Amino acid sequence: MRSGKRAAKLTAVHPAESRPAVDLDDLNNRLGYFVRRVQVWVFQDFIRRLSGVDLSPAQFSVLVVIGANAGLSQSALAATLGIERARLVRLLHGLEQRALTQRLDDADDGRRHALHLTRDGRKLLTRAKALAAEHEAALKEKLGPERYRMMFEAARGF
Amino acid sequence: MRSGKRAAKLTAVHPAESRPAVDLDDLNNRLGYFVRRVQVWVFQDFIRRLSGVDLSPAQFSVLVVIGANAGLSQSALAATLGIERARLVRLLHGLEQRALTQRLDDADDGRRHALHLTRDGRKLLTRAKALAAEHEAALKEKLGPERYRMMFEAARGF
DNA sequence: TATTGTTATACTCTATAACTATA
DNA sequence: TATAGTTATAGAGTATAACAATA
Repeated sequence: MRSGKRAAKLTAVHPAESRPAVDLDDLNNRLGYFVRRVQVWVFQDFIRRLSGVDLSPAQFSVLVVIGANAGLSQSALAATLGIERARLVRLLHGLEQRALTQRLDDADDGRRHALHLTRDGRKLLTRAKALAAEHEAALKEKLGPERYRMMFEAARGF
Repeated sequence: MRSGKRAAKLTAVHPAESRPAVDLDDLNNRLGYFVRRVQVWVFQDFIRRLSGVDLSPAQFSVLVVIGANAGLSQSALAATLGIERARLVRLLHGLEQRALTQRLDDADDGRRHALHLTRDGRKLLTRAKALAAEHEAALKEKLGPERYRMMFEAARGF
């Protein structure tokens, strides 16, 4: 029912009985507080659902971006995802030890590494993307379709 | 201009010139990815703005909730904020060393500590709340009022 | 038996600074 | 001199498990 009318006021996501009767005071007026709560739920659900492929949200995002941008540099990857270059080094080291990614020498610039997925990396990423889609569906169900759509429209592209 | 018409499609939050030309692929369809990016921005801005009172987002939320619920237990506080009880111990230890909070014996239950703010704690919290309000205004400006309102309506109560 | 607060451990994330090699 | 990758460090956050005191 794609309504043209204003949707009914949204209520709390968590059932009342699981919420302690404690006054949040100013936190009720802090968007960041609720964004943080959503993000914590997202990470917990994501990590649980991707435990079979043993990928953290950060590792998943790294594989996705390398998969769609073969040959990009670590600096470009770090800047894209907002990860510190220093942290990316260890993260890639872990993925490389599992033979999911490769660091090849860049032909044009001797300082750079050209990042690629291995055959195993591509296969694992395919499985991981399917699990990530299940997580996305769970998030949509948790929020409800109206709230999910609204939050996505507001957050997309940030 | 409170429009009854559907708002124009929202565009990316960050200026184009600061965004690397890298394909995010599936991440464009993961709400959690963008929620995470918003949350990282929120934490960075919050920490910077509250550096004068030296309070992290977690410490601020603890002070706010104790301030509005004097005498509550550590378990209730931890459950309310979604913080591990074990972590709350160290967090409160730090606040207590700065003479911002107190752990008093609970009259009814010998296991519990009744949490209170000290006089200094209340004074610091007043300053911190003013800074947090400035942070909130900055977030609203960063998102734009329409996007801010939409995200808040979707996330509130989570 | 269950709950509250506590200690301890391990791992991840974040933020820095400094180093090297290349440009 | 600036950039790319690396190493190292310190402080937070997260997730557990186990324990003593109390209910």
